[in-house]
Amino acid sequence: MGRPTIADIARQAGVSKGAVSFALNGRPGVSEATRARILRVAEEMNWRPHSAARALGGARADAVGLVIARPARTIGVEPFFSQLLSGLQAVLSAGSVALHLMVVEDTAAEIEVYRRWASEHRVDGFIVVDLQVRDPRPAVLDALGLPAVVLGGPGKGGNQLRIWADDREAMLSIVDYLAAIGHRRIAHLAGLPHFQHTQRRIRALRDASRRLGLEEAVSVPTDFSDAEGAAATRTLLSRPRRPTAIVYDSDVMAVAGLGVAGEMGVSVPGELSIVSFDDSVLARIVHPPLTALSRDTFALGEQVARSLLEIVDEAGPGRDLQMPTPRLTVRESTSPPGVVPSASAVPPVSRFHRPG
Amino acid sequence: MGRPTIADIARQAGVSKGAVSFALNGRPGVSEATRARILRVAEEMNWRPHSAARALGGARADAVGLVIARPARTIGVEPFFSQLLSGLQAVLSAGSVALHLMVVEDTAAEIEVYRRWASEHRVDGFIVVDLQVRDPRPAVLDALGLPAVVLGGPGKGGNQLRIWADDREAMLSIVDYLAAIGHRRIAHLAGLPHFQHTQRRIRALRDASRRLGLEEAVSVPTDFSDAEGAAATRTLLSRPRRPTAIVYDSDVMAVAGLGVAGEMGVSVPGELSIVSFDDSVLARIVHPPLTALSRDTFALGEQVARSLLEIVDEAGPGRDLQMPTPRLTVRESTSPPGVVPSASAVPPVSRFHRPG
DNA sequence: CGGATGCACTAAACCGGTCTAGCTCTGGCA
DNA sequence: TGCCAGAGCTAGACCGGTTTAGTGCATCCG
Repeated sequence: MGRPTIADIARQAGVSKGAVSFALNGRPGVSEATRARILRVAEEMNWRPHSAARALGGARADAVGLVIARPARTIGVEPFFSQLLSGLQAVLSAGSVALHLMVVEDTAAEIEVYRRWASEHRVDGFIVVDLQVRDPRPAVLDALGLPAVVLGGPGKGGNQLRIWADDREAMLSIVDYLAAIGHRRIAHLAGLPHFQHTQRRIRALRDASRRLGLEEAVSVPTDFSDAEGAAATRTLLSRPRRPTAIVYDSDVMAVAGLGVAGEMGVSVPGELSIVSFDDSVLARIVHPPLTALSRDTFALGEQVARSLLEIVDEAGPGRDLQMPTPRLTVRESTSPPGVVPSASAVPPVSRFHRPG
Repeated sequence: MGRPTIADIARQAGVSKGAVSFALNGRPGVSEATRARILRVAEEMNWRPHSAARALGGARADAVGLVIARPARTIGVEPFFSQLLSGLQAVLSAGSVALHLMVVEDTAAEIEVYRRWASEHRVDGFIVVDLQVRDPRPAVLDALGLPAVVLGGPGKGGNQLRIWADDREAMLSIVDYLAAIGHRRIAHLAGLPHFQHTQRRIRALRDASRRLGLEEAVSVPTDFSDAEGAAATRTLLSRPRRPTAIVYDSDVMAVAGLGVAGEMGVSVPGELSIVSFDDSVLARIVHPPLTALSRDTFALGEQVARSLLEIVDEAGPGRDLQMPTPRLTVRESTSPPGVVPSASAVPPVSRFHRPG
């Protein structure tokens, strides 16, 4: 005989299928004595629910979906995703909810997967990442009627909830710090320009520069890859009046930039200060360790998962959420311009966070 | 009205449910004319199959499972997993097969998930990683009757298939290279000792050392973390007769070790050569770039996915597979001991692979 | 010309659960 | 004593597909 079904249990326990269903799902309709007996029989026969049969009746899929539209090869490079995944898993697995993951080529394919999984009842909700400037996806998910957590910026949506970090504040804190220790020419290696957070960071830098009266503050868009990060750094450092500080939108680019500086004989932080918008092992293990914005991506993943499970459960609109503004962790890749610090000296700017 | 069902299509097209099912699945039983009409109606009504209903009849789940038993927080750190995931996705998404991913605490929990997903018909097969010395998982999967691809070493199994890299050959090629350029004292920062591949690498180093008559060749087990990598490096470099070359089992540890060397004023590669057993952006972007074993983890992921889909389809035992032996990519972190090379000089050991 | 064959299609069972309508029995109360 | 409420349980419909047995009809063959 194959796997036991509730019919088998019913026969064994001498009751009807319905009674078994009631007992196994802890709902009224059977006496405590009968319930206990049914549970015992089910246990003995090692019964497990058949998720497909349950889903047919419209129950939960106990899974959520994450579709990422990027070339599969680049996913492995970006620590952000793996950390986000880690955080998601930490919460999801605690609730025995699985993650349906798929990597596709572009947004059109992504939407196609949304439709398919929705119609196939594969998932109870979605996580949307890489929010773009005019993004079609929230509307599609709204139409499909599936709850979703959208990562990347404020906005409206039916059964949706937004979670974002305050990129503007974060960028301002970086620029304020650099200006405070004397930098007047700052460059910014930005990410893909059609992402919303890239736009916000570029605008924040421009505004801060104007307010502080900086000599120069330029944003250079890239594709987030180490190759473009290195190339753009080389270009910037080759100019006659080169920037004294560069802010990188990702740690991978920052580390690549650090390598280029070394090659070109530009000392860090003596002649060039480097700040990464993303903190990870990467930023800590290179030499010198990088001053970086400590965004806890793992915690972000946890929060996203928690919020999604909430709106899936309640089927009511949850609360949009802004993650705490990340704090700048000052390490050894930044110093006042033109100063070669001694071994232990780090700029004493006490109002900024320092690692313990 | 909610989503259309085949009953709706049948009514609309004036045929029976059975005819619709035949038509939609491309099987004989309807004329070409009727089939075309049914397909047109289905298209018009935007019909999609309900996966749960299909699964009830015993069909495919069109998903495979990957359960990882490690602390969720560490997954994000290890480039290996994200690259493996990328490779898996590249193949799976081409076949419209989803990946069910779950991170759990330990092997016991992992086995529990196997049982649950198997009994719930959630997946068609599993991918098993981190094979251990006496690993209970292959036997469990065998008993569950689900096909699986086991990553990590040769072995037997019913509907299972093994894929592994030749760690022994790889380690030998590293040691041969180091010995050829004159190193006699080599240390090895190994990974977790209960993993099979760790054991194989340790044994290979010991054998090579004996064969080549090296003065010293020691393997130090670690937990793969950058912290332990750094600590162990510090210990090794503090010894009176320190090694002239260190082989790191992961790129994260190698980069951490590079940082420690810098801090302690030990020049790389002048006083210490560094080899990483794992290649990734990480190894390329630090300074100096690391000599590393180029294992194409992305390609490994692709192969695993391909093999799994094959045995799922055929339900017959596939062929075990050994991945091509990784080649050593010589970069600038290695040189003959005690030699400080000029800017462009790299040891001219032509029989080893050099990046283009 | 009669029977066998095969094609196109229908009706209904089936997968393994959930859920509702309804039945029986017991106890409480007027 | 008669009536009603409610607890405990059963029978069976139902979810949306797949699959099998069976039917009607045209065609082929001897």
